[in-house]
Amino acid sequence: LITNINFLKDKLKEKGYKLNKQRKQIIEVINENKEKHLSIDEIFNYAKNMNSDIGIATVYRTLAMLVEIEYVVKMDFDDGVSRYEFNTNSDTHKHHHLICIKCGEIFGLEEDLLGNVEEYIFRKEGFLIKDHKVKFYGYCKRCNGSTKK
Amino acid sequence: LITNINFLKDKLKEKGYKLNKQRKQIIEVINENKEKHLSIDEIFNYAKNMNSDIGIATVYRTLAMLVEIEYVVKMDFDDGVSRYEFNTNSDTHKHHHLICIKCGEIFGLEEDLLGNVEEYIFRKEGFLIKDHKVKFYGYCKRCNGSTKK
DNA sequence: GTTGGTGCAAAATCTTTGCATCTGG
DNA sequence: CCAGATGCAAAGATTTTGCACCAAC
Repeated sequence: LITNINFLKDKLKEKGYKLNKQRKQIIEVINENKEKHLSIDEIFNYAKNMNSDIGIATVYRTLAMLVEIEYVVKMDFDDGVSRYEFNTNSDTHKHHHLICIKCGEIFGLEEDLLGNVEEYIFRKEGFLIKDHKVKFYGYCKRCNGSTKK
Repeated sequence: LITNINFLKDKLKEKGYKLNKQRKQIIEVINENKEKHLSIDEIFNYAKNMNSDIGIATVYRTLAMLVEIEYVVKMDFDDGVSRYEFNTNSDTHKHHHLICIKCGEIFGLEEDLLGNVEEYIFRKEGFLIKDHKVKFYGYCKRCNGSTKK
């Protein structure tokens, strides 16, 4: 958390951005919900409950900024709104999501499994991969019934 | 193409859907732009140029239907609109996209590279994968300069 | 004929923007 | 101070919906 704040302050200074009450609150909401994928509206409501002095336009603008400095990642789960997720680590990029097509739950996967695939693509296609966004659709442990095998 | 039309007619009959002029035109647009990722508005304009007798609401409704019968796949490329792509083959699912972060071009990749990864995820997490959507971000052959290595 | 589909326009969402005011550095 | 940020409300953009009429099957 201390690391987060310092990282943020450096990044903001670098870009000439300021850190005020609203931005601190939005960042706090994101930090306290690292495992979730909050929408703008959800972030707005969380922040509003902490302090009514914030407008939704500020949330849109702040999230665009946090995407730019790579503090968060913008995601799309086909539910009509953009969702945002704390960027766990941009070097060992691992935006993998397992989406259950029965219960709808979204599970994060904290491993980078695609190193080999990305090397293969570079060798075969000459395309140099820097990041990826991966969504796997299927049945979660609870919904596919088979805890065995 | 013949195969397509028969597949479609079967699927539609199965669901009780009808095949009319507007739907035929939309399907034609999709078939003739298999390598592209058209937005609703683009599909609407292509179809309108073939026959002015179509409304954009019909395009929205028809694409929702084509997603349902898995004739097309809905994609999101962070440009504010949903885009649709012909579903090359749902068994050997291969919705891989290489997105160049310099020139913006989107390349399709027609291989399924994730079989091993998906097996691994099932063994480790018990999550049974049926499909995936994968976007790789990086520099394309032209933009990374290195045709060698 | 029935059932589902269409175009249109209105409505609902989601997101962006203009502007007067405020505030962090 | 002054550049950047805010809240608000208006505007934009995308998508959905109600309804009277039309057309596949």
